[in-house]
Amino acid sequence: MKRTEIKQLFAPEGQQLIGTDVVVKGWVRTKRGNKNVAFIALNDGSTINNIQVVVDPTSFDPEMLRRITTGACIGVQGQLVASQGAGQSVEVQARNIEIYGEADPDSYPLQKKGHSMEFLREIGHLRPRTNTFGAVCRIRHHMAYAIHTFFHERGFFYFHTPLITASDCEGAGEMFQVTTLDLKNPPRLEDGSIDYSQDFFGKQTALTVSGQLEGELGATALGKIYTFGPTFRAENSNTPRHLAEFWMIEPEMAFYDIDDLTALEEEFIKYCVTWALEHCQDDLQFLNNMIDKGLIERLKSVVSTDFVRLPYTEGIRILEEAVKNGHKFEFPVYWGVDLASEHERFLVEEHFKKPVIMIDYPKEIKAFYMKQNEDGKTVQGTDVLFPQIGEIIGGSVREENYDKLMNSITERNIPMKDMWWYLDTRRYGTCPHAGFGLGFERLMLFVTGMANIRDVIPFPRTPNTAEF
RNA sequence: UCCUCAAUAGCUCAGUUGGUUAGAGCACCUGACUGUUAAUCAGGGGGUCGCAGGUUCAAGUCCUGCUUGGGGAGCCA
Repeated sequence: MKRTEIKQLFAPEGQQLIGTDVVVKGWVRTKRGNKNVAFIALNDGSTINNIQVVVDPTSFDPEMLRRITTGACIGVQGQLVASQGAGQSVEVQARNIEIYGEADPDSYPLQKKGHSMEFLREIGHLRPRTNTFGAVCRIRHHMAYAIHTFFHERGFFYFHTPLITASDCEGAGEMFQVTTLDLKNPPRLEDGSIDYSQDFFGKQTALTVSGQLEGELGATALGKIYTFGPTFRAENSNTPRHLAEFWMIEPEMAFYDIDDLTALEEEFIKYCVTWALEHCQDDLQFLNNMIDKGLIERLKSVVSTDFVRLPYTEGIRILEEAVKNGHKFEFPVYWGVDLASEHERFLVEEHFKKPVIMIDYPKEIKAFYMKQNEDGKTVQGTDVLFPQIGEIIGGSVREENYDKLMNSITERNIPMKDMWWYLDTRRYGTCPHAGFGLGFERLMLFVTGMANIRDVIPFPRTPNTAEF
């Protein structure tokens, strides 16, 4: 008989199945009962909801029933009926049960009671089977799908940028080297340095820290592109907001100015959050109940509120005003500083109490490729700042003028070896353009209400951790 | 990397100013219960108190180092 996914049983169409025989297959969450009746909560991952299997113990082999414990995988055939109990609409009256795999209760680490996030990280191979991570993983899928849909609907092309790169000036962080050389005995030049001409690519290479530079190549040909792929940072960052391997979305648009850019950033986030509210109700409700009581309300409020556009200079003025009124910051505030997270948090969480898009930063604290303003002091960079998680998007209008870009590069002593192709975009048919980068897991933090970025990706990679 | 807190049963935790045999809930095993909802009730088994030193008549408790983890900071997405 054909298997029915549990999600279908709870869907409106599932009502038509009442009275018929169905086959459900999944993993046992709990079993309870007595001599006369037993209940098995079965989950197959299609939904957070369990189907209740009702078992008459007198019509099954007791030894077989004993082998059905939390974590076991079973298949059940039986009639779907309206439930007599209060907790669920329908349930399956078991006629046949097949055990696919037992889970020895003495060693199976998952229990029906709650576990700490730290413990679950140690059993990353099993934690997708928990309610919380099932919900997170399903939402993660829906967010990825929403992102592709958002860009596709707006005429963006999904552009694949390389994961292995030879440019050493991407400037966004430490890189993981990629090599096939024998690390114990690498070929060397006469001066003792390593001879990378003998490496696989004939030069030194590393995993990408950003697809942006190649993304600009796409935008200056296809008009509007986006990337969505893994990104690697070898920073020794140990925080609940950083991963060594994460997924980044980087749209890049020809002919977008700063207003077009910030409008897209805001529309994009609202689209994703709205998508989650519409497509992940059960999972969000679970997370709202178990993880973060204010989650759904916060998601709804972000969708309905206008994000603040805040010039850096104005932000500094507000912070200085706060200091004057007695607010204590650990780090000093003055025009030209790179804002600390305590400053960003004050603006977002205390002053405006809503998402803030900060723009027009001092050029010294931003990347070389950002478009320089007429004032000679600021650049058209944008950071979208969110409550609790901080910077969720970093973007900018790009400097399209060759001479200005070169000046910025020489001012910063950026090695332009292997970068001739990037500069060529400014030499041949240069155009105004803009783009941003969004950390997928940061978006996931916001949408799920989870507190640690290691818990919104199935298998997190952080310093000292590459298990599973 | 820096600062800070923590580590006790399979899991989540309690453990007093250092003092006798280290406790609870859940899980597991045995039993009870005619429909449960993280079922409930009764009983049982289960510990190198993270590791290595030290102080003391006596250390889960105090000190030092190490390991692992959490939180904060920096770097950023």
